[in-house]
Amino acid sequence: MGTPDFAVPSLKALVEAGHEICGVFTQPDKPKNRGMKLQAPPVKEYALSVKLPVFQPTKLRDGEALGILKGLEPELIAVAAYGKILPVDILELPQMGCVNVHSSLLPKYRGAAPINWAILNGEDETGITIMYMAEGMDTGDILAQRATPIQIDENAAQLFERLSQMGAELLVETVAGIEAGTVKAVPQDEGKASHAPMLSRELSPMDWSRTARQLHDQVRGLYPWPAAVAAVDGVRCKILRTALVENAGGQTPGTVLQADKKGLRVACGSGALEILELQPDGKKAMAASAFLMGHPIRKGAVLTD
RNA sequence: CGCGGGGUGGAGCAGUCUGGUAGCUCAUCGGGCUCAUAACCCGAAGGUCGUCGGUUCAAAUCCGGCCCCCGCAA
Repeated sequence: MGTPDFAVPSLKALVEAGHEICGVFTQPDKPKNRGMKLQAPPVKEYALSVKLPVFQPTKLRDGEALGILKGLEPELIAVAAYGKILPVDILELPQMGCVNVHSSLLPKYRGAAPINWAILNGEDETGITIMYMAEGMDTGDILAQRATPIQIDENAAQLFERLSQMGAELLVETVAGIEAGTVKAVPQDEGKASHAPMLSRELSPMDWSRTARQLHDQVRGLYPWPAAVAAVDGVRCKILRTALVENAGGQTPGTVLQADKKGLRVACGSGALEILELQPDGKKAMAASAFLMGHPIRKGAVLTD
């Protein structure tokens, strides 16, 4: 069971490890993008491409999904970013239980957006947890964990990609361990639990009075969606890629320190940020130097909405 | 028919309202200056203005169809 890109490597790894997949559950196609066209979730596309049976129930609690699952007789259910809460009767169905791939080192960052929040909070390490599923949100007993460092210039999309691969590997290893009876379940330390709520555009606006590091984390943690947003030369722009640079300080936050072909640098509450790539409203993403060609900005100007 | 922005030399923009020789910054090429340079000076090349049709003496500009890109909303 899974829905977005993150879940595809896990499903693929299970298939390639030789497991018999009796069914794939994913969210129903939903209207997305311009024109409200119906769009199939990535997991569905992959599942269909390898001819696995796909189920897209709207509800899991009306008994219908349970009926389907009983008919499939799964030994184990593997879940990765499915996007729905599984009711107890489903959790208790498979003999070997329900295991979940979660992209954080639980009990930290339970919830919908663990990868983004790890970056937003400036963590230097995160990882993957494989655990049994319980009724609470990501509260089940831990079966396996693997950590990985977060690079200073790595954005959420890149980390997503790495963790989805790592999650797939660890899932297959853990499932093998369950079959062999070599893994043990360890309860989570509730005292250390934290939450990573869903992202929203309210997180986007950049406040130049924050530190350069905080803003840098905001830019890469929210990439590619909802993305950090700032007004540059009066134009609303997504700020897509930045770098931390030295700055003696003393300027009003938002002051443009440099705006030429060498770069676009902005003073922050502490330190400074070089804007490398941005995307004006209604335009494609472009290098900051390209933006400056058509939007001459004076050094010393202060960026404001 | 969800709302909106946009397609102009290689890049980013102006010009469109108020039709009349297509402009700016950068990149490119040639030359110069310099110990040297991504710096500076001089010069040059490069565009059927997304596409099809209409109005007009004349369309990037006004009118209509189509294609493509992007933001919002979900």
